[in-house]
Parts: sequence; structure tokens; C-alpha cells
Amino acid sequence: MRIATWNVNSLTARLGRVEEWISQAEPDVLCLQETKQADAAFPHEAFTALGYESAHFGDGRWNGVALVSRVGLSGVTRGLGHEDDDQGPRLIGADCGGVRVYSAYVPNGRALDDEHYPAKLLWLERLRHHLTNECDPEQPVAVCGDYNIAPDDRDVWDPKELVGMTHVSEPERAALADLEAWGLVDAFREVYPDAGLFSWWDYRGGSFHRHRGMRIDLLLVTRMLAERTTYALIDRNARKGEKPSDHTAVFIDCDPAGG
DNA sequence: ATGGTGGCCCGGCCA
Repeated sequence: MRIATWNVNSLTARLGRVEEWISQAEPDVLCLQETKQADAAFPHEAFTALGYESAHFGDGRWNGVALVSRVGLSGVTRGLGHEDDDQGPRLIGADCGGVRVYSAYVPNGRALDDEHYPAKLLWLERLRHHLTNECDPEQPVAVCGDYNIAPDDRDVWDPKELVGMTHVSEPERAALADLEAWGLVDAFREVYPDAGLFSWWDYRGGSFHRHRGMRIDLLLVTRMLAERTTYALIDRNARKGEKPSDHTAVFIDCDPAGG
């Protein structure tokens, strides 16, 4: 079972690239972030034509997350299930082929002294509570998306340039560690220990060609799913060519039913 | 050098 995640930075602008990538990579489940669409604008029929079901959670200009699956899609939940979930449509979950899959778009903290920074930490804490309430860490669960956190210094082009900035701060990394303490594993990192493997590159200043990026798009999976993961890839090709997103697609291959 | 690129939708916000 191939599970992929991709922050597409507007699905309206990226639909052609997404259709092309699905046809070529053939994911079983694709988690999308930053669709920047209202539910009524989401192109379900484009995915139907490729043999996929889809579910979306979005309200217009900002944020927006979706699940696209060819192995079933049921039990859809939208949001954090918290009455003060006021940071926009950033989480959608569903049962896909025996795995509870979530597409998550973690808020960007902007800067350590910005009000959005504690809001980001709060959102991550609410995500952990939501998972605790809704899921069993002994079952196959995959929480995939744009975390806007580089888990450690291997995941940024130059840690020295990022001291004091968001995405690398100790509290953000501690929030990620809290999710891992609940029972999640960074599946890509289990396969590749190398530094310099990135999933996002700024549009500005030729960052992609200069290898100035970060690995902030993560597939966090429960232990049993991590143990059944056979392959992982950051598909850099999706960051190349005409009108790319600033993120590329990342996927794992796993066998949730097998050993 | 306090910029730069790209998406929203057309001035300014957001990443």
C-alpha cells in the first residue's frame, strides 16, 4: 500500500501536476494540503476519472486538506473535534484500506515572537489529544502532511542559518516528540538516516537548485505500520518543471495486513 | 541589500 503526502500550494493551480503525478506514481492513498479551495470547488470528478474516491475539508482561500484513495474511503472526520478549533480547515481523517489516514496541515508559526507561534504549538497539542481520543497506537494509523517542523538538524540545509527561527525550535520539535511518544514513527527517517533530504524549497533565490530546503512533510505512522514499511521516497521530480508547488510529494510503501 | 517568488485575487496577505 503506497501512502503519499503532498502540499500542493493551491489545487486549482496544481490539478494538472497532481493528475500527472497520480498516473505515474500510482499512490493508493494521497494526502493533500493547502488545496486553497472551498468544498464546493474541490475537483472530485478529476479523481473519480483516475479511479479514486476523495474527501475534502476547506473553506476557500486558505488552508484546505484532502484525502484521495483507491483502496476505500469511509468514516471521514473533519477538524480536530475541538470546539475551539479556530485555526482553519487543517485536518481530515478517513479509513482507507485498513489504515486510519489523516491529512494534516500544521499552522506556520511565522516567528518565535509572533502570536501564530504559540497557536501552532496549541494546534499540535490538540492534534495529539484528538489522536488519543480517536485512535489506537496499536492499530495502523498514518498522520501525514505538512508539519512545518524539521525534526532535527539533518532536515535543514544549514542549522546555523536557522538559529532562532521557526520550524527548528526546541518547543516545536518537542511537540513532534510528544506525538512520537503517543506512538508515531517518522516512517521516512526509519528508511533513510541521511542528512540533506528535503521536501520543501522556497520559491525564492533558486533554493531548489541550491539544495537549500527542509524536510517538513512527514508520514508519521504507528509502530506496526513502520515495521511493515518496505520503501520510502521523496519524489523530487514533482518539484521540477512547469509551475511546481514549493513542496514535493513524499510516499511510503507498506503492508498494513502483513508482517 | 530588510530584498527575493508564487498563490490568492487585484492591494495586501500568506507561505
